[in-house]
Amino acid sequence: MNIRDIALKAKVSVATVSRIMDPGKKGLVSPKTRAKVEKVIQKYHFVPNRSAQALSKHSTHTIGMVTPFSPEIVRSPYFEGLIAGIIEGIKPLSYDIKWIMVRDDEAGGLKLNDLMQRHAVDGMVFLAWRLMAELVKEIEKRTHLPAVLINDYDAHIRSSIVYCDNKPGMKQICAFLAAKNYSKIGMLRGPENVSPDAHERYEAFKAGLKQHKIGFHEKYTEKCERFDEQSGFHAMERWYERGDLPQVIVCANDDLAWGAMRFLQKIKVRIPEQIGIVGYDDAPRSEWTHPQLTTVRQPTEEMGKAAIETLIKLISGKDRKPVQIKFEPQLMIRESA
Amino acid sequence: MNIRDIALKAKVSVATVSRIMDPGKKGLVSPKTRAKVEKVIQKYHFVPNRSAQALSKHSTHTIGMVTPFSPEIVRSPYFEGLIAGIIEGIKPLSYDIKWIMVRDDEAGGLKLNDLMQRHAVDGMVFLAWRLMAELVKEIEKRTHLPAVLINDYDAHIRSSIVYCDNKPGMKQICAFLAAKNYSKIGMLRGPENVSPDAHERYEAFKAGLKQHKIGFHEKYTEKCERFDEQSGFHAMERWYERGDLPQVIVCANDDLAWGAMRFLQKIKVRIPEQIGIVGYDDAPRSEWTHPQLTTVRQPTEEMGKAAIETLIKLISGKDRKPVQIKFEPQLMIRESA
DNA sequence: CTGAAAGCGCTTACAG
DNA sequence: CTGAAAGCGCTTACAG
Repeated sequence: MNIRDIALKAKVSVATVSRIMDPGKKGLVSPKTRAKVEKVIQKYHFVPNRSAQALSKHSTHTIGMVTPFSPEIVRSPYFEGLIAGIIEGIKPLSYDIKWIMVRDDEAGGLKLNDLMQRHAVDGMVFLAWRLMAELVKEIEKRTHLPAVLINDYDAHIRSSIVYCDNKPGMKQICAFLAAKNYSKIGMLRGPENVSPDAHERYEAFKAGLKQHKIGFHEKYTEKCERFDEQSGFHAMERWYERGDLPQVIVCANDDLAWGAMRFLQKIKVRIPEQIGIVGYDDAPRSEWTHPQLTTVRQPTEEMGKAAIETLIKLISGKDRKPVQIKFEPQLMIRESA
Repeated sequence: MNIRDIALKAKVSVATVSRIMDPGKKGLVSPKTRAKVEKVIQKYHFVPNRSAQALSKHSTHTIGMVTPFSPEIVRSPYFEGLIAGIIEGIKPLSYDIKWIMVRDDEAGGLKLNDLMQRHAVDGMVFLAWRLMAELVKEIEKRTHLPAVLINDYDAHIRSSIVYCDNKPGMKQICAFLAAKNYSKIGMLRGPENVSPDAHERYEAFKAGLKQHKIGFHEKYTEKCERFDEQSGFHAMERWYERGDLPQVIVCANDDLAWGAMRFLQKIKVRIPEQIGIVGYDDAPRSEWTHPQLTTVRQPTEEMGKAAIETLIKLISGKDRKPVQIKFEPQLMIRESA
């Protein structure tokens, strides 16, 4: 059953049927004709072929959600929030969403434009895009492409991006810890070489201590290879073995904090009595750990939603220039420090 | 840049270019011609237009992951596992995956076939499909459609489905509790009217008690409206107020167990000393709650993967008849009982 | 092994 | 307000 069959049954031209199917062409068909044709459409449950529409309209009405190709993505509470926001944002639109997963080995050779063509999408949101930096680098050169990044902002980025500012978050943490009279404050650092967020949080941490006249010592610091729980666990283990433990440890994200807590609990160190722990992200699990994690909330849902809205504007041509949207983080005081 | 441009530059026909782009047509073009054309393809970074391909091949090479339209979906650890498995399963194939979210209000009127057309997919996996029962009912009548359900199996289902058998799981729980000499065993029940899984777990619970000659009392039972944490919390609250608390509570899923634990902890009831708690699902968080949750593991990742593999076989016509795959659950003994 | 041509199912100027 | 026709960019019998 295609548009021609409907036209035949309704005794009109395909052009007329096409106009009736297009909600943007309300006034173009007489009510009488419309009624007649709609009856036929109903009767046969006619649904226009999307591929044909896409081919002739040069638009697929589909957007791509681009992530690294890894099942772990979906395991991360950080993405959970982002994706929930994306779903929320797509709701009022009638766009479809295609999940495009980019493998490490292909990220190098791909061009942004190819990716869009290959997967037939009108635009793309990038999650964890620093892991496919090769690919995304191009966004800088073709800022007119409908693509928006999420987080991992740095000052050089000129493309569209939605992110949460790290500085105020770390500032709030330091103020809070200073008020609690901690004097030996350490940090479990993230992968600063690959993640600007990790880098920025570290810098903001140092700045925060300084502001409150608390001494910074590199020995009260330990680096993690990645942003996951396991890295946190092992880093904490290394740190414990070499000694130099501070009174409280600010972790570059919640996953690291959980790993660290797990190690400390394993060796019977009490939190926060013996060592305080602070996280960053406010992933859902943070309310469930024991003790509950004091952390900084990034409004991931709002961010995901904003990313979609920005993207749609870019696609529809309402925004021609890149759009950058900054969100503010918020300290969530709970039990772990 | 389209196939005609490439043909022109390479001085061959579009048919030849098309054959070269199709990996399934290896031998059809002479190595010489192939080399010549591939050079041009490389040079211009030619990527064929997917919509055009879909239109002429009658296949989009895309599958739909159908879920209820709710951001909470992505918040559920149960889906986390399923989706991770789907990602894993899609990896070796080159299919794209489209996330199709069905709103409550549209689920009624939709036909399965419409859904496929409307979103331009070759097949569909259904998650939480009991929430769109109206829609999925049709699968029964058109078992030839490439669609596979996940979980919520019941004996009447004749369509393709991948599920985890509830009986052995509940059986293991009961045997374990009997061995621990619990005599007053209760259950926090799921929404049995809408979820066959909830229903089956309840029935298996009763059967399990009987097998171990432990008395069943309906008063040691409380029903939840939904399968989420909040329902568990409130049901536990109701239960507590009316009294009749058993020594240990088997919950219809982990989310309910978390809700129940949260309420009990709020009122300072110690787990498992005063009341034991058992969950069902082994969602990741179960290792993180305090105490860690004793629960039953459903191999969600394997299930998601199997669903995709089944679907692909259905699409390619390798399986003509519906395929039903059953997985076995496994008791995970931890601290909460 | 290669090419000319029809066809996939739509949309959209253009003419009336 | 309606229709005839060209065009979107591919694939695939068919013929050679």
